[in-house]
Amino acid sequence: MGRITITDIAKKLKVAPSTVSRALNNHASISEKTKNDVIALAEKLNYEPNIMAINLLHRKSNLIGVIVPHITSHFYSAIITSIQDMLSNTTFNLMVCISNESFEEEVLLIQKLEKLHVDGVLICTSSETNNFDHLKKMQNKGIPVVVFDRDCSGLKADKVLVDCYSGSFEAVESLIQSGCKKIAHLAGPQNSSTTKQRLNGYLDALKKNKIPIIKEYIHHVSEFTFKSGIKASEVLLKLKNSPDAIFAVNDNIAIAAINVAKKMSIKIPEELSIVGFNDDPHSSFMTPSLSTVLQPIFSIGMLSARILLHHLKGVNTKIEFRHEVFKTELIIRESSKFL
Amino acid sequence: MGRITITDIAKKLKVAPSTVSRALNNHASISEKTKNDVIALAEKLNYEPNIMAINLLHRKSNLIGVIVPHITSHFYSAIITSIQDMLSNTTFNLMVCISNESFEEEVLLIQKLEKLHVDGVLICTSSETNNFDHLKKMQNKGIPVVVFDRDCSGLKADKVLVDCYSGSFEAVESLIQSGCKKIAHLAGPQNSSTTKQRLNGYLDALKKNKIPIIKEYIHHVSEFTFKSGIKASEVLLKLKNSPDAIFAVNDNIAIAAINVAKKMSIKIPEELSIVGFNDDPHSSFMTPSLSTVLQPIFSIGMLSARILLHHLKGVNTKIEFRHEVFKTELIIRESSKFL
DNA sequence: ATATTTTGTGCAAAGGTTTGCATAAAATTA
DNA sequence: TAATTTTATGCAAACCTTTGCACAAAATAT
Repeated sequence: MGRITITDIAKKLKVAPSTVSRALNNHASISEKTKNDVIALAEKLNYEPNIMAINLLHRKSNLIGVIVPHITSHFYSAIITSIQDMLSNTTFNLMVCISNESFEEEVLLIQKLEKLHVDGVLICTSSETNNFDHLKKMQNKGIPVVVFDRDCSGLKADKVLVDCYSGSFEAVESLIQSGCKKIAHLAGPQNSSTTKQRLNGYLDALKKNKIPIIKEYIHHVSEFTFKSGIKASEVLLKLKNSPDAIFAVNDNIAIAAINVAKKMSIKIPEELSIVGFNDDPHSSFMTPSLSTVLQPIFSIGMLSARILLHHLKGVNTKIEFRHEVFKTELIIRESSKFL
Repeated sequence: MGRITITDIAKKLKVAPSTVSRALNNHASISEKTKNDVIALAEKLNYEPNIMAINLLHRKSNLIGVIVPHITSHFYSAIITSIQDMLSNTTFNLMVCISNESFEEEVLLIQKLEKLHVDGVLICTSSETNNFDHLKKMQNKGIPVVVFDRDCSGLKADKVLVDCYSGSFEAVESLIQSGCKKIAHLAGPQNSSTTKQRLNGYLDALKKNKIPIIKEYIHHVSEFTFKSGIKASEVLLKLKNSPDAIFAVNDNIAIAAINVAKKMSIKIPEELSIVGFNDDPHSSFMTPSLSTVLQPIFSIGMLSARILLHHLKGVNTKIEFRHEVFKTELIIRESSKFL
């Protein structure tokens, strides 16, 4: 026997299904008595409305899709958590999708979400992505898209970003002020928008302080992983004229650098200062504890979700897109000198 | 104008909707010509079937729910990732839910998944959970439930677990063999099944080696967090007769212990050996690098998903439940002495 | 007592797809 | 040529719910 439906209740009570529906949704113009009877029986039979039927009727899925490059880093898992939090007292459900930093997979995921008839999408694009046709297509179907963390330059959409440029500018300038002269940068994979911003912040901080930019001091890792970080750090620290400071694109890479430096018996921060980006929870437990740039993760997730919800509430048909940028906060710990 | 439907195609081609449906699903007994016409037009109009309608008809959502205590630790985020991987070339979609280690929220999530008419559920219960009525209810509705990582003792269901008992037994015995005499245990929150198993492994290893069990050496943290770990470690290391080894319920707690020990200038591993559990990626980058017990995360996720899929393929109506237990692997690094 | 409003309920369509059964047309066999 | 089989298509029901419209009965006003 299948699940119990509104028609089952209607039959037992010898009323029309529509009456049952109205009673359960406590529509006006239903007699107290009927309403009570229906509710009582529904309760007793453990009735639960069939969402699929309702969704079909309303032509909406109540589903929100979120696409992230991965969830195994603290940053993205915390973002997802904050989005979930934000959505928890709404009728929307969240479909979490992982692109594995692959453009191809990202496009497939977008297609999947379209097939699922999601009502809206939150996305942080893969580091490979620099074509946004798949997102435009979604928008053209009337599905609102909110971009977060990584910018999609050229795409007109709501955006919730972080001012990485200032964050890294500030970080590098603090290194300069503490006396470092030969500051290297472990940059992220070439294409990503955050990589670019952080690199630019680094470059401009050097320029402003009239420190020459040395090509060998800028090294792109192939991936945002420890392994990549190790390889890149080794290259950097084995240079003849090796740097006295490293600004890393994120904490993982910075931690890799710490490990390589220690293996080479380079003293931190006396001989080498290191600053990361993200403030992963374990970073403060490293030896030395890692100086880093904090991003307001929860605010990013919450605001992204809130903006999307606003669209879905529907009243707001303006085609003005919001463009929010959060500030970062520099946290100096043991891995870099204090002023 | 809404999305284009099968009826739209039918009208334009002056055939019946059923014909279109059959053509698209390349049913036998449809003429080549009609089939081609339909497919061509569908392609041209960018037709996409309405999943909600199909789901309603088939009375299944193609949705699988997974409930985990949180996703901000590497362990659970990696589990989720592996489950996603496993599901990626099936028709099923994964609904990720976070219970925040709360029994109450877990029950609510189960109710939500029921309302969504999920086809099956994968769950790692919260550390508060010791009543499984909500899961039984699901099973009674015919929804298969696969339990992983944390056991639900008394519940008849498929289970994919890890032999934490042996894992911790082995870890503690290696501490004993390396010469430690006063071995403490930083245990997890009281109720959790893994906490119990790891505690039992610890106790039995001591018993087997005739080492007296000292009450003060066993300390339960209130949560699986760094902060909790710090507090507990301080208590332990400030004992008059302080331990010469700590076996921690997981890596986070172990890392907290390392930090407290270092702050107290206790030499690791000479004066204090520390072993964790999980092998989080950053654990090997700590100073000293953390000895730990590795769990086959990907295997756990993959197998759990595979078992559930097997149920959903449906042929298998046996009510025999599978009970799989993975072995762990001890990894000795710098935080504990080597034999 | 009649006319009008209010109240409570039912009918049927809509949402989009699939599928068993019926049937017309075409192809095959006798 | 008539009888039979095959092939291709359509009809209508089913999945479950909501909602505009109609309508009867009851309540109110004239």
